[in-house]
Amino acid sequence: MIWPEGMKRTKQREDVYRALEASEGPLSAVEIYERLERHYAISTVYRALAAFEKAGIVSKSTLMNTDTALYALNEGGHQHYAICLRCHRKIPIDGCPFEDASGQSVPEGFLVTGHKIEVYGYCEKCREKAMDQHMRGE
Amino acid sequence: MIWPEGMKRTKQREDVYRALEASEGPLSAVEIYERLERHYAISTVYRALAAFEKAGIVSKSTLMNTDTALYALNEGGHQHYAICLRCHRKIPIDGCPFEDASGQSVPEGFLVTGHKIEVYGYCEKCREKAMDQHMRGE
DNA sequence: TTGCAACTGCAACTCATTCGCAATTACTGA
DNA sequence: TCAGTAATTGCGAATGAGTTGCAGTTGCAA
Repeated sequence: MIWPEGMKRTKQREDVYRALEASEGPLSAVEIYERLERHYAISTVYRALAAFEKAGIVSKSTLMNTDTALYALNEGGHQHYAICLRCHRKIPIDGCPFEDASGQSVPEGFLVTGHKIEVYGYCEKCREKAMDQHMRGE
Repeated sequence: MIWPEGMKRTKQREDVYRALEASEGPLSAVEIYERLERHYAISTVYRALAAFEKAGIVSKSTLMNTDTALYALNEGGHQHYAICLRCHRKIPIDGCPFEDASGQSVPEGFLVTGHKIEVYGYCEKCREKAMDQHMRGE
C-alpha cells in the first residue's frame, strides 16, 4: 500500500484504499460505502477519496449519461475503456489512441496534464439484443 | 432549423433550439434557462433537451469534475475539446485523435457507436497562474 | 373545428455530493 | 510515554442538478 507523504493514516482511509485495491474495476463512493458495510459515514468515504485524488493516487471519472463519479487507484499508467451501452460493462482498451495520434492536434500553448477517452457501443454479448430493442423503438 | 420528424413544434422547444444554435459552445440546461430569461419552466428545458437528444439532433456530455451536463447541436461531425482546468475554457481540437489511431485497440466484437475524448490541462493564459497556485499548495 | 395525445408549468421529490460543527484521533516534540 | 494540536470523523442538514406526478394547455391530424 503506497501512502502519500503527509497524509494521516486512519482506519477509514486504509479501508477505503483496500476496497479500491480489492476491486477489479472502478467503484463509486456509494459502492465503497456498501463494501465497507456502512461502517463509516458516507461523507468520510467522499473525503478520503477526495484526499487520495488530491494526492494523486486515485483518479476520479464520470461516465457519460450517469451522475455518479467512479474512483480507481492510479496504478501503472492509465487505462481507457470501451463501455457497453446496454450492460455497462467496461472493457479495457489496450494502448492509448491519444498517444498514437500526432501531438499537434492540441492547441498551441496548451499544457496537457491529462486526458480521458471513452468509447461507447455494444459489447459482443449485447450487440444483438440491443439491435432488437432499437428496431422496436425502445 | 432542422426539425425531427414526429416532434411537435412548440415555442419553448424552438427557443431552446435557437439558444443552442446561437451559442458558440455547449450550454448547460440552466444556462439555456437563463438565456431564455426564465421564461419557461426549467423542467421544460430539460424535457426539450431530452427530446432533442433522443431524436439525435443534440448531444449531451458531462465534463470531468463537474456535475452539470452540457448540450450542443449535432452539426456536421463531432468535435473534441481541450479543457482548461483553471478558466474552464473549451478549446476545440482539430481532427480526432481516435480516427488517426489504429482501430485495433477496440475489443473484438465491440460495436462502436460513439466516443468521447477530453484533454485536460492549462491554456496559455492560465498556465503561469496555475503553476503559481500549485507551488503555494492550493 | 374538434379530439386527444403530446407538451407545459408547477411544486414536490430524488439522489449524489458537500458542509458546519462538535467530538475524536493521529502524529509531533518534549 | 504523554500532552498539545491540527487533521479527521460522524452526524445531520444543506445543496444543486435533474426528474416526476398531475392538472391544465396546445399542436396537429382528421
